Amino acid sequence: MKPPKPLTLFRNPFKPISTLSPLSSSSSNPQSNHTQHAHIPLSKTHLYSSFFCTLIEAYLACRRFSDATRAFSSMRRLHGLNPDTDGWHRILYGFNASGYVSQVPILYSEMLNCGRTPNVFTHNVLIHAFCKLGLIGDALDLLRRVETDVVSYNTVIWGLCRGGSVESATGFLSEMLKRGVGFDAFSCNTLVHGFCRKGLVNEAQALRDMLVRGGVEPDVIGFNTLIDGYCKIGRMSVARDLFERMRREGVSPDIISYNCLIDGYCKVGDFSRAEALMDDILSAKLDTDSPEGENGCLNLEPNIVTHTSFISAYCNQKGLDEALSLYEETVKNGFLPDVVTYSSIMNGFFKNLKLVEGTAVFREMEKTAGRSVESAMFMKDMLVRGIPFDLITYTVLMDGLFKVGKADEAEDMFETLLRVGLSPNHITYSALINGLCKVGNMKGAELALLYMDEKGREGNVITYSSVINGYVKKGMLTEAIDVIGKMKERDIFPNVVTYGTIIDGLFKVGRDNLALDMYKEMVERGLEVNNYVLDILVNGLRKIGKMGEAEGLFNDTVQRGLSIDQVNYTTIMDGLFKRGKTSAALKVGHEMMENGIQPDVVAYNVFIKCLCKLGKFDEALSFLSEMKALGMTPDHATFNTMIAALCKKVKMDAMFKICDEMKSHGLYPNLITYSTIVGGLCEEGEVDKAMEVLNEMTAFGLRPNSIIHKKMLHAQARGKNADSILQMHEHLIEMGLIPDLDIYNNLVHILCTFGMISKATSVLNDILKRGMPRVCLDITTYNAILSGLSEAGLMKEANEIMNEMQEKGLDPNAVTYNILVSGHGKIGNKKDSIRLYCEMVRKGFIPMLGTYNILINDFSKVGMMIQARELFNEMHKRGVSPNSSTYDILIRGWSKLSNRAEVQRLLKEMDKNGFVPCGSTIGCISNAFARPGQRGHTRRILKSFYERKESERFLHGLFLIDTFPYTDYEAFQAL
DNA sequence: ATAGGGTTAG
Repeated sequence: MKPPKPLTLFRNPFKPISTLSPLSSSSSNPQSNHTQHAHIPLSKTHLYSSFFCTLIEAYLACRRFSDATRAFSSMRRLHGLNPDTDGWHRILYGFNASGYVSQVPILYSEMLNCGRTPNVFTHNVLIHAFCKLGLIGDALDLLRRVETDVVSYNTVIWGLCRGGSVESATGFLSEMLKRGVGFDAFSCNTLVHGFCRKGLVNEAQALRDMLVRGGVEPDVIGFNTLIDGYCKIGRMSVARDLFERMRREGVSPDIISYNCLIDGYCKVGDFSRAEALMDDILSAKLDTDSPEGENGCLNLEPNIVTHTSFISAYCNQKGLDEALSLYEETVKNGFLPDVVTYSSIMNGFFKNLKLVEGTAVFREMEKTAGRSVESAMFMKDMLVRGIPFDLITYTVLMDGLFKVGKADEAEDMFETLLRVGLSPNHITYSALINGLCKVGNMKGAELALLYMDEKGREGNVITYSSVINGYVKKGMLTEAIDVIGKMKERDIFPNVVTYGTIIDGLFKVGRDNLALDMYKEMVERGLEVNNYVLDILVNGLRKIGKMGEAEGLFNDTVQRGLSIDQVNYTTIMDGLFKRGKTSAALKVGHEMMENGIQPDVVAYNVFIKCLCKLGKFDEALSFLSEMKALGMTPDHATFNTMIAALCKKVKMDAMFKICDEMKSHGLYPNLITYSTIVGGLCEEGEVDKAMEVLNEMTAFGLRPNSIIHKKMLHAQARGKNADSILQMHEHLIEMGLIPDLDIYNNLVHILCTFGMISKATSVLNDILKRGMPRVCLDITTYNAILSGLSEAGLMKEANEIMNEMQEKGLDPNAVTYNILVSGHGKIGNKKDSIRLYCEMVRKGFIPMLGTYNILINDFSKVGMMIQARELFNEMHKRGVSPNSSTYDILIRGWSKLSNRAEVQRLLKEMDKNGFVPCGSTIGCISNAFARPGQRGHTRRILKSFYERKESERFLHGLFLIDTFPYTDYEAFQAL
């Protein structure tokens, strides 16, 4: 594990960063103390100041701010010129419009100091500047104090809407009427836009309808704003209706109307409708070009905005290559890509982890934009709705660098962005915070949050969800939950992503009940399960043994109309494979392909895992080749799966061969690979060989983990004494193992398993004496001890520990009960196992499948089949699905009682669920039912019959061929 | 006063 990276962010967070020398404050300007100015004849002062004003306007227009401020200083301090009111207005307006808004209030006071009288226009510019600076209070103050017109009010409405306060903005309409200024289409459209931006499109429409009834003229801008509003919330049919209505009402759609619709269709992936609209524009253009065709649609030509919508959507939905070829075509047709086009492409590269190409696009942009002189005009084009091109571009770049794993460079990029004078908005901060969280730098993330706060930027649900994710990934759930509290304080409501993140985290640390509470809360708040949350819940429920509930949820969600995606399919397949329901899993695979979803690397890994599990290594290998042929890159999971399977089958030579193949793919064994191999060798008792592998592993800089610790100690324990176990434990710590609660639980568990109870107790006391940080006896520790005792069959000692635990006030949890029920079950102590089973069920815990299997087996093996059947029904009732072993156990039990009918019924049910009886079950069946002297023969028939069925399922599922008809039980009947 | 690019979970 890498040590936490030093904080490079905010090495000096509060240093003023600016390349500009701000206006005003004359004392800092050496020129200002001169009483004698450069000589300008009095008759020419008007001409000169007018010239300066024009120069300043020009500089501002092309964002050469330092030149503009220098020219202003020169005019005022060097030449002592005082422009007339018109001149001051031009400067004020220029600064305000160019984006260098912070200077407007300063200029305004200087204007007053110079004896010029402000009028409505002056104040409107100032109000506008206040609004842009987020100083709504100052804007409203001014509005109260000075002469106003409709523009002043419209500006304030705009400012309020921009800050999200649409309700108070709407309130100004009545004040406008009262004051006799009246409102106009500007007021209306601004408010409509304000509502739309918050997603309140219905409210926007209602307001507009009302104002139109009150006499406001419906115009193209109002229609466009509403159309765009509907597009943005994905309600394309309503947007389209409005578009048609607009034509009917005699308002001609313009290119913006078309662009809104096109972008909307692109975003929902309806490219054919988007393209049809593009064709409409082109044919309308042809009509206008031809002398006779005049359809009223002037200036209807696609522009770079139209094309960028397509390019961007292609990037996100069709893939980078498609986007790039569209981009090339656009350029070839003479459209000049602008900053948005470039940023989209750059983003596409980074999202596809193409660092070199992404950076190259950025350099190209820099080059084009920085080519000064005449490129000044180009820079102006790069201004998009008043946002300097750099902010989003830099955000894309920074985010991209984080995504490709260049966290240091990403942080540098953030500093650069500050250095060039950009002020980050909440999205930039969110991207930064997310990046820091992803590299685990939570301190940096918290600092960035504070910094953002100080700069007056408010985080949104995405910002905080990123932080939550950061904590969740570190297992710091308490901190994650605290963030939710912080969000609620700020009226930022967790959304489905926030809930998904936290639910996932809670399941992963085993706090299942809290996870389910969160899920409940989410549903109560009216949030709907999506593909992500479905997957999180299915995985979580599966993990805690509530497979029945998982399946129920899955089916409910499908019923509700959610279309299952690739990940959902893969998870379900994996779940079914793990439960041995091979054919059901393959059916899902079939369904997935029928729905046009191609299996990806993960799905292939699931197939390969299943093949391995069934011992079909050759087929697994052919899947590996197939993956490569399809251009997919096998990953660590692919190889680790095969390695694990070969380890289990004790085919260590083949396993090492796979390791070599993995290396030939440029993939090096990771911690999972090593744990698997070490585990495999340990199972074989090859402790020395395992240690050799561990030495290789540490040479690669990997530390042993708790899995390795467990396996090594277990292997070492066989036939040895407690001291040698402790020696191995110490040795692993020397190799870099970090001793935590898990590790001590392992140690205690193993000592108990091998009956070294007193040694275990002394280790425990030792830990307590040494005061291991964060190590305290919890239910997990007790479960570890109980599990060890249980495995060793020492149930008397287990009962004593259980009593001690309860005296200390620790309540047994689901894990404890599963351990104890199984423990008593395994030694045939039916009285206690059933007593504890009843107790756990009464407390609402659901026994795991394994626990049921042990219980059923305990009754079944002594012929108590009525009780076994009762337990089997109980598990059904509680939503626990049987696996292959459950059926094997029952069939063997009934076979011993020669109950042909039960055996037939169970075989049929087993088959329906996609299971096949194992070898020993087949043995039991033939022993019970075959004619004397025919047992071996019958066993062979049965065996080949079930093997054939298994392979047919494969063929049926994987290669989609029809299974040839056979009578299910012909072999059985033939007995 | 209206259109295209950037931030979150399996």
